[in-house]
Amino acid sequence: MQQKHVLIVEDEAPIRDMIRFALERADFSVAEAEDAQSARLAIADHLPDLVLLDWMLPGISGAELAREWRRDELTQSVAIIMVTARVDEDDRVRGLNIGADDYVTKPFSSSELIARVRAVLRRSLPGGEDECLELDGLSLDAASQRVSAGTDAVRLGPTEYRLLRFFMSNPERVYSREQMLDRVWGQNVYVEERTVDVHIRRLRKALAPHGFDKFIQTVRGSGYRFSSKSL
Amino acid sequence: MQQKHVLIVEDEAPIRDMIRFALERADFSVAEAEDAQSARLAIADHLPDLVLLDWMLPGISGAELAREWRRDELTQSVAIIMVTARVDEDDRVRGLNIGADDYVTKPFSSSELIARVRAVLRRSLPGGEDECLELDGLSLDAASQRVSAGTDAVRLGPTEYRLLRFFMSNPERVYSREQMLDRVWGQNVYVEERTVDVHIRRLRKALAPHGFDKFIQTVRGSGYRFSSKSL
DNA sequence: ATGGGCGTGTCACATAAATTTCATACCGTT
DNA sequence: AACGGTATGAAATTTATGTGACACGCCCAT
Repeated sequence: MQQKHVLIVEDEAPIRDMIRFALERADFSVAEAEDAQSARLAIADHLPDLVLLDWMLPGISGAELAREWRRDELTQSVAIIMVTARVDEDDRVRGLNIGADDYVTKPFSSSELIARVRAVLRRSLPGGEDECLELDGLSLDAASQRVSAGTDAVRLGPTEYRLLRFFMSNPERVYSREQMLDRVWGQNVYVEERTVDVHIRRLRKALAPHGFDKFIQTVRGSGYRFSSKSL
Repeated sequence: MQQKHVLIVEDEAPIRDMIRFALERADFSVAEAEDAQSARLAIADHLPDLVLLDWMLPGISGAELAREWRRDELTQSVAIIMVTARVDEDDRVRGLNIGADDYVTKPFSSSELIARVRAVLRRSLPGGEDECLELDGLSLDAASQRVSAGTDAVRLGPTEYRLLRFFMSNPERVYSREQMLDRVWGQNVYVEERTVDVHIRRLRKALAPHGFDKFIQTVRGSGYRFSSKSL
């Protein structure tokens, strides 16, 4: 599960911090902007999956920004949650026309915010791509989460599966244990680097009956590499 | 693809108009009703594919109406999206667990509404009406809502039936508990994820006498998968 | 109304599986 | 041979799932 990126556009720093804290604790990656101009820069720098957009901004209003993004091919599929101070008839009517995916009215609890962010992201997800990786008879199907070596099924634990998927997505390249922990285990997890060795071993063991353990190569002093070519 | 028919049940005329406009622009055919009585007439006149049902109606509540339709053989397969006015009301409505397929909270954008209508219709589409699924002797007949294992009938509760129907429509693919709640229970329903486990168990139990419980496979750390292949 | 049957969701506990850590053996390099 | 890095088996711990029981609300029959 890939970490989702959220952009907060909000001029009041304390509120921004509160939101950032809540989002990061819920394992989202976060960017901030305090006005329309910096929001444009932020969105150009790294396209977010979702924007939390304050209705009242200095200068250009959040509504304007939302409309602007909805018109642009690149940004029109980015989910938008409007953050409004009060809910009155005006806002509501306008909101209907802007194309925001949801609304949050201040004051709001962080749990409510997270719930809405999750709900919107879940909705907007196309449904997941069916990636299917294959190399020399070793194949991995993401939809069914199955791995097979030739005709035989390979039994893997969750971590070994993710590890193999990572390898097959990034072959012919050496990764350090630290990098692998980041990308396979997750960014804010603390485990011993040696743990990687153990999972490498288990993965090799599962692949060994079919000879595919050769694909997982030890690069002494650096880490591991997945490759069909021999050393 | 044939044009889908949507019935709007909503007492406030401006909102009704807004919804109608959005739906017609998205190429749906639309009927309207402003109260429970006219809704019954409209549904008798032309069975819709989906109903947008306001929670607050003069007289009988939307919930009552939904339950009524869910009980009736003729209307039970019509998709229902509940429309609620406020967040607090929203919570209550979801807590009641009406058999709605989704919930929308006002205010909502027209694009969100359309997206949800499409999503719900897409989901109920598979097979349409009299669909008949079969796999290795396990068969499910949507018209009669009946399941049989070989020659013997299998007795299932409503939820287990929908669960099995979902599985048989989407075999060889892993679904998380969250996804299953979305697609079998309805979107935005407040139910514990572990509830899925319980229904999985009930379904397995019902299928076990015939050995078909093997088809429902646990994918540890991810969810479940329906498959005739082993492991 | 009233009471029982049914379906459902939730909980607590049992069971199973996976992950991490650790101790030790192994290997390659210098 | 000594060193530092890696492989491996197994125990300990943590986490996920299976399972039975129960409470609640709805519906139907009395």
